[in-house]
Amino acid sequence: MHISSRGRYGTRAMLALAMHYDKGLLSAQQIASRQNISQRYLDNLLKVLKNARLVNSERGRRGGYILSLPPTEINLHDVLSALEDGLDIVHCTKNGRVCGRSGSCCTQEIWCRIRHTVESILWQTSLADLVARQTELDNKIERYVRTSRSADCDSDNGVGPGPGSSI
Amino acid sequence: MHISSRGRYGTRAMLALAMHYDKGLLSAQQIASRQNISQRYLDNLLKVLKNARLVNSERGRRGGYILSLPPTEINLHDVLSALEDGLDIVHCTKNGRVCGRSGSCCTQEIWCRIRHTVESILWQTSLADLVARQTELDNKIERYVRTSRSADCDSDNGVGPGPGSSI
DNA sequence: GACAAATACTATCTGTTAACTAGGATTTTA
DNA sequence: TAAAATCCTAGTTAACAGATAGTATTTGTC
Repeated sequence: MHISSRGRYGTRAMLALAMHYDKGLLSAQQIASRQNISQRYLDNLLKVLKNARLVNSERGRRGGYILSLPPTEINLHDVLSALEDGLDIVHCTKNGRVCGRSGSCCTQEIWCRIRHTVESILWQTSLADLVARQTELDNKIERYVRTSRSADCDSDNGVGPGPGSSI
Repeated sequence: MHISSRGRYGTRAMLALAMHYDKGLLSAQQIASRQNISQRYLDNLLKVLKNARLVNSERGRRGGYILSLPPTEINLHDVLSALEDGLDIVHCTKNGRVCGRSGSCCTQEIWCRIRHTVESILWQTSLADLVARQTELDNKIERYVRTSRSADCDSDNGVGPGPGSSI
């Protein structure tokens, strides 16, 4: 059980777009370099996000991407369910299959409870929330730029992905 | 993002063992037939659960498996982290890799929050809780055996897996 | 002691998916 | 017209989930 790097990269891309929202278009190249994502790979993600109508794009020179709605109006559930094709945490409805055990098996209830809990966190978190938090973090880093930094939780390989890497 | 069938099958196996706890050993065959799991596959899971010291086994005729602790003393986090090799929901620490972005990226905080929330549900749910709930469900079904049943959430294919099936 | 029933062990297979890559076509601006 | 961007359709590779196979070993019962 994990959150795919596809989802994580896509979320970071959306964060970059959210932080740039009032400054207009942002090119895929800029997103990729800001977030350390292979641009080729990012292309695919942006395409998916565009099909899900979460971003708009303009082609040609000076083109780029922009959120289709203000950051307050897009939440992480929107983003992840677009990228992860349904976010089916329980992984049983994928082909419309329903268990004969439905309603008679208590383990199911737990999976559903987990699903609902995760989904509610995602629903409740908007891109604007992320922007606010990121701004806060950036300021903090600027203030304490010379002190050692550590995090209480693990994360992506920030260097990557780059060619050949697989997180 | 989903809960693997490995985790779900293993949990169901543990539930079966928990329901049988005071009656002694339960053979893999019996677990498989009670929970509709391919016995060969179940073998592997039970081996993992045994290595994690969650179950004890006795070989030979009349052998079988039994929980190593009472159902109140085993929670779902124990079970799933044994089966899913660490339960690393964020999927970044797998090879000890830590992101250069740690502490400077707000999306991380969300993944961590989700992780902690899920883990706390799992910690808080013991096998004894599942047994109690399952008993309740069984009684309910017995009472309303003629009425149609429906569930509010989806689940496994109860027929399977069986040979050739892949959920 | 033979047999049956059970776990234990090691290995293999197969299909799917995640993650990433490639090469170009098209559009627009400078 | 050239550069910079998106758009499109694939292809590749490695890992993994899920399942299977065969056999060795242990133990109870007749």
